[in-house]
Amino acid sequence: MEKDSKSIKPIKNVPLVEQVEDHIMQYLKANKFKTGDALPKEIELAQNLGVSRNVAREALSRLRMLGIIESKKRKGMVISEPDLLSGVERVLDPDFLGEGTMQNIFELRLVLEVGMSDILFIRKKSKDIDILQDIVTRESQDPECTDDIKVRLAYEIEFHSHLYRMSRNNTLQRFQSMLLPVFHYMMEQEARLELKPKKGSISHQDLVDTIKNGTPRDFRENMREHLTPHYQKLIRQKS
Amino acid sequence: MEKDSKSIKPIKNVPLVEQVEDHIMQYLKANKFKTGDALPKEIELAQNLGVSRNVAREALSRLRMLGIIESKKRKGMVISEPDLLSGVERVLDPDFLGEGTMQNIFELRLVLEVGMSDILFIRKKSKDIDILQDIVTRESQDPECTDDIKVRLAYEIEFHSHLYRMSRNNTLQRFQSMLLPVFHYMMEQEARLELKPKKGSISHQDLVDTIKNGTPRDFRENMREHLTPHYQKLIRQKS
DNA sequence: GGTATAAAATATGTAGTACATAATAAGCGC
DNA sequence: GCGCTTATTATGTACTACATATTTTATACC
Repeated sequence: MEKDSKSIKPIKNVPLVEQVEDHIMQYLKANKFKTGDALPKEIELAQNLGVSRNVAREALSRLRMLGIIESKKRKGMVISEPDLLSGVERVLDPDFLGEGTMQNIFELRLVLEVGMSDILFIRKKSKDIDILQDIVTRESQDPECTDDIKVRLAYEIEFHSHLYRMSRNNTLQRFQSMLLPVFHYMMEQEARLELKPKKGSISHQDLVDTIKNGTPRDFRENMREHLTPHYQKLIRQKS
Repeated sequence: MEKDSKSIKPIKNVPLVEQVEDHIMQYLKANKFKTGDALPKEIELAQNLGVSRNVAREALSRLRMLGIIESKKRKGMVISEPDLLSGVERVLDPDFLGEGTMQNIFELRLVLEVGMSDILFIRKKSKDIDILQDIVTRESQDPECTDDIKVRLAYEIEFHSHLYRMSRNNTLQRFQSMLLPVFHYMMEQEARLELKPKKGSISHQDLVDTIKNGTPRDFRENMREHLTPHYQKLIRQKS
């Protein structure tokens, strides 16, 4: 049952930590570890893998960051239940993402918001619509909104953020919160290029009305229309 | 390290590695490190942070996993350009994701495929359509396709995978490849519950025709229709 | 003087030891 | 049995030493 890690595999091109990391994952999967199960102590892991405790700890630290394992002082380590993005969002920062990735993420946002229409209609509650309406009302009554681009951006983000929240999909929400800074950056860049508000023909108020009385299909197409300025940017880039 | 009894450190329940990790990130951001810039040697980092080299290395190892830094033997460490999901996909495995997260991911897939229509139309090339057509043709001529659910699933995945590839959005593609195992799992589960193929009224061939001759809007709505069986599952779950 | 080769220097990679910390279990006086 | 102290145990942190790879410098030789 226990595997023999003595077998030679001196493929040293990949860092040892990475190998250990993979080995541990493989070990966990092979033995069908489930949430709550206790892992061997790191000393044993290290010895069985033929590496120093230091290296084993580095690998385990990575798994810990990803939320795959948790460790307590005397109890040892147990399998945990991460959600997709836990651990990553803390560290992943737009400052370190390349231009291309930023672009990808921006597109991803467009895809998500157009695509999530049905989910929104399945999960929407009357309170959500009230909240959206409140945002839109405040936005329309705010005198700064036409002047200060920052203010306008804030409303924009607040509105769209609540849409993600309405999805009741935690992964989706966290993803959006990760993307927010990137979104910010791209929007500001766009805004700098073309000073005109350049709003689509569909306003936030229209979107609220649609989600209130319309169909998922209506909302999807209206959202697409609302995002038209951004899409046009993509089309321009193509050529 | 000597302990300072005069200052009552507020709750230290955050592991040191995590603190160091955050500190390093903060340091990099504050000093506006750009891709290719060299980091201080880990000894210095450790000393400046007042921690052992070991801890510093663990933190750096995490950043390395995320693709934020790279290190070479004598040259030291330099800032690298990660894309959103690098490093994560290697380790994150559906075996360790909770039922709820799996559900979230499955929904995410529905959202993405409905939402990516416009991107597809912007980026599509005639060769892509040929490829899709080829898949569909093979699928329709395969006698096993009606019997073996595995075979049908393979075609399903092949077809939808190419859609992601057509987006030419690397982040999106890698995301999909991450999601693939989950997708597999959920599909099999669905298939087990209801033995009937339960296909939507829109076939893969219809989708190909639409992407060839239709509009983004058409494709969007057809894809939505194609995915109807899955959406109905969501609606059932709501009640 | 120029090229080739050897040696030194340097930062990361790996190993090993020692001790601190926290949480649990065991022991013990009563 | 209760309440206390004391061991025990696995993770957390620190420190040291050496390996490895790569650049720089030095040296030898023609």
